[in-house]
Amino acid sequence: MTFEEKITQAVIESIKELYDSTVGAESVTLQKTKKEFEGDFTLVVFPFLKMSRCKPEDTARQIGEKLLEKLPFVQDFNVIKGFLNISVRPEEWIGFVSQECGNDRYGVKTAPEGAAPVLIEFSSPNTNKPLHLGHVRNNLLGDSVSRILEADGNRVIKVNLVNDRGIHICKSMIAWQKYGNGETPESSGMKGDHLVGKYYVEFDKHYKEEIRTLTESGMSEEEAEKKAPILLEAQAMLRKWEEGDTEVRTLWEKMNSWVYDGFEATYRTMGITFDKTYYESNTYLLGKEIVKEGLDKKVFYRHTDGSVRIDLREDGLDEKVLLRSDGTSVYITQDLGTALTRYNEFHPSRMIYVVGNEQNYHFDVLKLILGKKLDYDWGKSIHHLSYGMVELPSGKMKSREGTVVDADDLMADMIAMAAENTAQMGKTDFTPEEAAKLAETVGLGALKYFILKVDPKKNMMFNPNESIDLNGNTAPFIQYTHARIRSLLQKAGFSLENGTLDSNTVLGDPEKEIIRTLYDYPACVEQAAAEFSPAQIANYTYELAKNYNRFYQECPIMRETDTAKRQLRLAISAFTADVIRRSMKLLGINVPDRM
RNA sequence: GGUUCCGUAGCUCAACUGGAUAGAGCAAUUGCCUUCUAAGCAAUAGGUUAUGCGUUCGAGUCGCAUCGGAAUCACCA
Repeated sequence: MTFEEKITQAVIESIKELYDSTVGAESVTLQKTKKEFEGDFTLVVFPFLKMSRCKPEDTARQIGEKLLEKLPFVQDFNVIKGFLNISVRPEEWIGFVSQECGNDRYGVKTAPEGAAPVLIEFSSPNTNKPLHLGHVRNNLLGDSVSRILEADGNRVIKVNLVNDRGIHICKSMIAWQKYGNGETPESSGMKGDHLVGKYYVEFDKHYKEEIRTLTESGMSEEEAEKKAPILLEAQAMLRKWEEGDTEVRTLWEKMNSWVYDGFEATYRTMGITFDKTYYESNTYLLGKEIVKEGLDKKVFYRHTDGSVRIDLREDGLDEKVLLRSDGTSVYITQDLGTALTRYNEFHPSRMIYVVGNEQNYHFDVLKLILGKKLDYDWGKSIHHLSYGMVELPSGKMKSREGTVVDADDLMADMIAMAAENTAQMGKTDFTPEEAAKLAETVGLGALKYFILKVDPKKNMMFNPNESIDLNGNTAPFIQYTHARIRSLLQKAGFSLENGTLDSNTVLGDPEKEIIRTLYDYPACVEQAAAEFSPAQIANYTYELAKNYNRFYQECPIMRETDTAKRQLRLAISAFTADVIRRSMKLLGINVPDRM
């Protein structure tokens, strides 16, 4: 039981005894005491004034007296206005460090046996071009949230849904067929996804050219856009694909396999894996049973033109087509179908979709249909983890204007910058292999942290230059703190086995502050899991590293002659390094022992 | 135009979900490397939380309105 839980319980009892009133744990607001005040936990007593019928100060004092009586670990309290500041005995804090330092399950819950898993879908790339900055945010969020949920005691199944069919891939295919001269990843030395992406751009170039030619010969622009020969060829190819034409399918498989090799390399660099990959070519026909069921239940209806629709106007949305008049599926149809398929396959307790906020409307419709209109219990468990766009100082990313930041290029740049920085600092005692490894850890860490520290739902500004600057609220700062602690511990010969500490050691402010931060870690993980928010972990870790640096500066460990004090500080250091490593892991970021 | 999201220091972001005097970093100025890694620490300066009402003991946070920005409103995915 944590201090908070014990205090909350004691407060409820005290109020019962003092005022003969019953309050729920919800109305007991307990928070961390602000730095400028004395104490560890602060109880806000305003909600209890109606019961006590006296002034805030008096109410606080009365409750404080009771707590002092009931809770042996409470040393003292003070009252400022309606705030009751409670101090915990120093030996309790030292006991906490003694007990948890070196506990490799600290802040980690274990999934209950047989519990339903959480399903999370993320990444979901198209196979016509390489991953870009927007995907990076998606991938990092999905990966990090998975790790956080796992730490919070969930079994997590990570799935990827690859959009491998449709007109976009046919565009790349037709361009490659016409202008590719048989170029392959091997012959060109290009990564497969980049090669296919190149032909997607190539398609656009020829398409634009053809439109110009047509308009110059007198055709309207609108018509030219529809009649450009290369587009007609791509559309014809899509029809052939749907008919199962062997030649088209073979080409499709070949080019897709290039792309998958490329994606695989990118995912590997990012440190991302999936438990299962779905392909839209297998799922795009799903969903028709649901449409049928909806029709039977009279939730959907057949429009006069033959299409199946649902009217969502009374829920503030629009009329939505679910099946085309020719009987084929639209996007929402297959998403309904895949959701059902996945539910039947895994029976998850929750289904999370990491998808950009441009699809908010789509997911509102999906949740409404499955969770309310068709009234599936599992439909209510769908959560759209929506995230904002990544903007650049130069403006928006537009593939046509060549302002897209490619994921592979970006990662390579970050690693190169990290290497250069290390070299500039004159750190020469690394072998070339160690230096390369370090550059990767620091460069990728900087990128991941820069993106994850921002609240997912907000649009964010990605400034390449700033992200490469390794100062401030960044991964390298945290990694550096960790590395310094590790080397300190090594010099001091500290090992976790002798973590049993003298509880009578005097506890100074810097020590207490850092212990207090360490103590907050499990609650932070819990909250981050509840809100799917890696940003909370990131900002917590930064806070921890910053507190440690101050502590490090103010409490010279190696020169400390009092052995008990020195031992405590070493234990705090070891504990801090451990929590840093663990919480950075939740962000998918490694921390080096040396840098 | 309808719907949803956002608006906090010059810039990039926080603020434990309604709590105390709104905090960090960058950029600027100033100190600190014969003492554990200076990728660091300390200090100064920078704010009417877009604006205006309202709700209550208490509002950056909740409600309404206005102004700005973004996304979306396909028988595309």
